[in-house]
Amino acid sequence: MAAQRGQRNGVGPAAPNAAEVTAPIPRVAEVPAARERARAIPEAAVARLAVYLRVLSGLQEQGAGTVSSEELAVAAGVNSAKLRKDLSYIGSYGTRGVGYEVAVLIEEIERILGLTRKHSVAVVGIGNLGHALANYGGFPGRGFPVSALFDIDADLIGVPVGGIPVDHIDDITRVCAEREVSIGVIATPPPAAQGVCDRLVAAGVQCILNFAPVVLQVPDHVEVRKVDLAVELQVLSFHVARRADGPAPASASLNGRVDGMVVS
Amino acid sequence: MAAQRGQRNGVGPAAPNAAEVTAPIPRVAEVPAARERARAIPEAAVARLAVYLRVLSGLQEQGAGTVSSEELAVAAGVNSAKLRKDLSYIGSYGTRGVGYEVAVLIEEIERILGLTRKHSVAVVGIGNLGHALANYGGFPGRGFPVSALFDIDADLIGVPVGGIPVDHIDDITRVCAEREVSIGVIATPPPAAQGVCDRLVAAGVQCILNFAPVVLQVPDHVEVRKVDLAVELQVLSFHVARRADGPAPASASLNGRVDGMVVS
DNA sequence: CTGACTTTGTGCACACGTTCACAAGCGGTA
DNA sequence: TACCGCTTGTGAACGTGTGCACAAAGTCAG
Ligand SMILES: NC(=O)c1ccc[n+]([C@@H]2O[C@H](COP(=O)([O-])OP(=O)(O)OC[C@H]3O[C@@H](n4cnc5c(N)ncnc54)[C@H](O)[C@@H]3O)[C@@H](O)[C@H]2O)c1
Ligand SMILES: NC(=O)c1ccc[n+]([C@@H]2O[C@H](COP(=O)([O-])OP(=O)(O)OC[C@H]3O[C@@H](n4cnc5c(N)ncnc54)[C@H](O)[C@@H]3O)[C@@H](O)[C@H]2O)c1
Repeated sequence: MAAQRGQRNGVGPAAPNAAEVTAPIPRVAEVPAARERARAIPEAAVARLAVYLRVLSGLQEQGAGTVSSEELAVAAGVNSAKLRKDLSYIGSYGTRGVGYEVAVLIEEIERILGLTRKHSVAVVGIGNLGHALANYGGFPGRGFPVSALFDIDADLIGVPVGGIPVDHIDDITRVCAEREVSIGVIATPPPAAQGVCDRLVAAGVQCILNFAPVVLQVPDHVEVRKVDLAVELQVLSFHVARRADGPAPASASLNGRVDGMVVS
Repeated sequence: MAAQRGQRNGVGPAAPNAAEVTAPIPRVAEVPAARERARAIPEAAVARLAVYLRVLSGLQEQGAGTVSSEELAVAAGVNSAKLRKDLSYIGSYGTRGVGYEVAVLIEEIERILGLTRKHSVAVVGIGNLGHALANYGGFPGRGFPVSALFDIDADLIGVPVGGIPVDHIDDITRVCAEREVSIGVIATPPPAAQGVCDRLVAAGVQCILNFAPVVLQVPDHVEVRKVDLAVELQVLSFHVARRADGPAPASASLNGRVDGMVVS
């Protein structure tokens, strides 16, 4: 699966994870599998943890000391049971009868997501999208400083975008090493994407975020995620089309769960 | 739950169930299918169909008349069995012993995805990202003409971006109606997102693609998908962190399910 | 026409993810 | 200290998605 796997995004087969298990509790254990003591956190849960983290940051700035799973769940737009289960993958940091301490939860989620260290990002392809990414101020603040930009266009080399001068793609290996780039973002035209990907991999980058609508081939040890806007639009289009056969529109609004209870 | 459901992306529970009721009365099963010829296509499959469509388009331009599920699967980066199952959701258009006729498959997938009709797109928030989206030439060619742009900044109103003059957000209802906008894209700062969303909904837009890192509240009949780059980066970060405990790198490649056939 | 070969379509088993429901555990109160 | 109400953490049921393996169905050669 590794080899031909497409870049998975939203959903993903659980990735085998081997996080340390601090709990000395006599777990039944006995995973039939080899020595995999891996306490796999489902990929879907990882993505949600990132969302919870953002919500928690907002709560903290707002002065909240603790939150219940219900409050957090509503704010994150998920089921509270799912939220608790997600949090349980990283340990037991809640207090029964009270909830979770915001600061503690933030710290633990950041630890699990590996946000305790900075991850330098390199953007390749400084066109429409590359410019937007380079200028975006939301990444550095969250531990992802954009520290290198690459393009092949001579007119762009040396020009600073978002404060960082663009380097030539041929210098990618040297620059990535110097700035300890750990995440590469591909924003080149589709035909150039695989080539750029190969160069990023050769430069030692093991995580890639791909905006080009192509399926990248990478070695097993490289993780790829893709953002495909055309697919997003087409999925929305599908839902529009699906509406055509409306299922009893009249009664629908009736049974319609009230949107309410937004409150709390 | 409908109200609080987060925007699902990759995966999505159909979330059909009603709110919780203390009574043990089990909700009646969903209509087992009255005369519903609608055979629910899994959301994950829909997203993949969009990918297949793109690959098929490439094959067609390249002159291919037919493809086997194996070829298509490799090109799309998925398992061939999965691909056949996905295609089976939309009908039986293959010829055993031969494969699928490219033209036919393209037509059928487009029909299912509702791409036989154009879907006008409106982008709200013409900043870094909004500019990139408006200037992107890949959407119109795929049946998603960007036909309206909105912002609140007076300096931008009337300025053409990507050939379309920016309209003021206050004109959103009128303009969306005139240009028959069916998909709204939110690219405003987070604090403005919910407000913009509400205005889009009020304007009759039923499908929204959200780039702002917030959980939008929408009525049941509106479909929201979100693209959250910070989450993508954090998921990658998680994988970087996970690599720290490397599971026997040497043997790893061995046991690794080969799944192989990367091909070659 | 027959038989060998190729590829689709799908039943089935398994794995993963979601949700329910409740015992365990904690804080507050008398 | 003992009780009570509240919330967590999780076992287990359930639903969905994935992948295998193979019969069905078609092509093609002779
Ligand atoms: N702009 C959008 O809103 C948008 C939306 C969806 C998808 N995309 C995808 O994102 C990618 C970039 O889109 P864009 O609109 O920014 O394109 P663009 O044409 O504006 O920019 C591409 C940039 O990549 C550079 N480039 C080309 N080959 C290169 C190479 N080998 N190495 C390094 N740099 C190279 C070009 O010089 C150019 O600056 C495309 O694959 C596109 O399909 C963009
Ligand atoms: N730029 C990126 O690469 C990037 C990456 C990830 C996420 N995002 C998200 O995308 C969104 C847009 O990012 P950006 O960098 O383009 O921001 P930006 O600040 O460059 O642009 C925002 C635009 O929205 C307009 N706006 C503000 N309030 C509005 C309102 N009520 N109605 C209409 N328009 C309004 C502003 O005038 C501005 O033009 C943000 O939510 C951001 O978090 C952006």
